[in-house]
Amino acid sequence: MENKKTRVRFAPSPTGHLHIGGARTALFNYLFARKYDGTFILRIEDTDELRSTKESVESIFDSMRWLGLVWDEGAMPDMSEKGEFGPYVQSRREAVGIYREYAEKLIKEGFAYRCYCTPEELDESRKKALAEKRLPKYEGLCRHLAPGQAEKYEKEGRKPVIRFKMPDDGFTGWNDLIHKELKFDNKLLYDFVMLKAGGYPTYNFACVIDDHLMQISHVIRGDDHISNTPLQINLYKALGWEMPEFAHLSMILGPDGTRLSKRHGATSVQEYKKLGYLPDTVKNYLALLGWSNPESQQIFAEGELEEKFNLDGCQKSPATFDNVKLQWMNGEYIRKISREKLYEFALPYLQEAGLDLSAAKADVKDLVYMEFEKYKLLSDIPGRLEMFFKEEPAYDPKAMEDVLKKPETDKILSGIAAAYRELPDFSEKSIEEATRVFAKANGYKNGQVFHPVRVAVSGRAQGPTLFKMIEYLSRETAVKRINKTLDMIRTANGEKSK
RNA sequence: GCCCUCAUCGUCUAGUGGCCUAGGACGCUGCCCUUUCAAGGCAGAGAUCAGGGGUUCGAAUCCCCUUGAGGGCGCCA
Repeated sequence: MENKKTRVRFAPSPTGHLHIGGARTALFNYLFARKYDGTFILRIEDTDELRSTKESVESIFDSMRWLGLVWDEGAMPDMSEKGEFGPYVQSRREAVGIYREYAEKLIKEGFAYRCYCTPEELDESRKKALAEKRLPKYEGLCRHLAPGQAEKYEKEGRKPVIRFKMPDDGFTGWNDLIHKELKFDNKLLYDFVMLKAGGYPTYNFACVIDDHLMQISHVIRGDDHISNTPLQINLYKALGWEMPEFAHLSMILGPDGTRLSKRHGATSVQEYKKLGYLPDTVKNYLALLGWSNPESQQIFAEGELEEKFNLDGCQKSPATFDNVKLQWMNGEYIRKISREKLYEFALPYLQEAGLDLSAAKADVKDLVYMEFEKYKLLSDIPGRLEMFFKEEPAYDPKAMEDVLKKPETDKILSGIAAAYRELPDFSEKSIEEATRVFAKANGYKNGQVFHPVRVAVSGRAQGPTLFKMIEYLSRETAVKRINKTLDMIRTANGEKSK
């Protein structure tokens, strides 16, 4: 690309959990850095004093680490700083006067000015402009204050903001790495606030100062920042600084085509974790939202995304988030991990479900692994395994009714119970053999026997492979449950004949 | 209201003037495998490339208009 070192950043504002859109931006920055052997930086933009919280910072750290998006430089989870361009938290940068210094410099050079308009006044003029169908932008009232006016305002106690003096004519454009040529008429741009009355910088100001000072080479961010870019470019020009490259990623929409939000369900990385998605799934799926390679590859092995990612494969149009495909992908990843790993991932969900793991008669790892190819979500696991941890299974009324009403069930189940009781060795293999022998000897088709046994033992019509399930359940439990079902049949028949 | 952006199967997308009778993936349908459910294998339906004009021997690909969707117009980021 160029001989300058590749340095990119993810710069979230800590006003909540890491959103899916933010995670995607972080991921693309991370992949870009890895691909070009660059540096991935994490900067915290906490200049919204009202909404920024420490908890949000921690949550963002957690989510990023969960996704495996390790950063080389920036604010660290233990609140330390890593790298030579710190501090990496904007409130800390403000504290040492970085932003004020550049704001004063711009005033001195005539690129900025103090503005004493109150929020109420601004609000009013905005409303008026809208009503008169004019552009609702700041008109630059304080650009030329009458002599002595500023002092008067100061005496009244008004706290000024510092605004950037936007050029009145000409155009501001750039060559976006994703959108190509982009151009704005400067007449539409406005004198944005650089420093708030409280002294904190605004986003557009802090972003430029920090990106420059941190020697960011590529700014990769969401589409929603396209209209901020011309503002920032004019700032770069006034400061006489070289601009980074810009790449604007398309948005992520909910299933109804509107911007992904709370009403679409889960929107934060944390929620997806809780729902039972594997981090690799989320990472892989997010990569495919707005990026693809010419082979239309779907599943990427470890390290493969880092190798194959590029900005050329990025989509200009917004992408709709598809939970169905996400679930499919999670199943793919679950099928790929080892028995040990799967158990590790499943454990919190089993505990969350309140299952007494010591109550099982088999190794819990075996139980979890038995149906591994069916799981779509880790949170599916407790429900499927419940029968192994409880005295009685949850009986599915429909399955029970189907089995109970078959005339032969009584005979079949008592025969099977007797056979199981007498088995010298209670293993999957011997159980299967005994069951098949019983069916054959009594002239039943396999399914005629297997199905009622399954329901009697598990309470359900569907489940794990039958004989392994019975082995894991143990002889006592299996026989006990079959007997219990026989009781239910007799009760039902007794009531019927009355 | 003004500005900006975007537009290929339901969804994610391939495609950069002839290889496109538009390819892949998810989902859907059917068949096979099978003790159930899955998984797997095979087959299939599904897009007049938003609509309308051009340019060209030839357009999903280039140009214009229309429409629709999204973003922005904050002392939020």
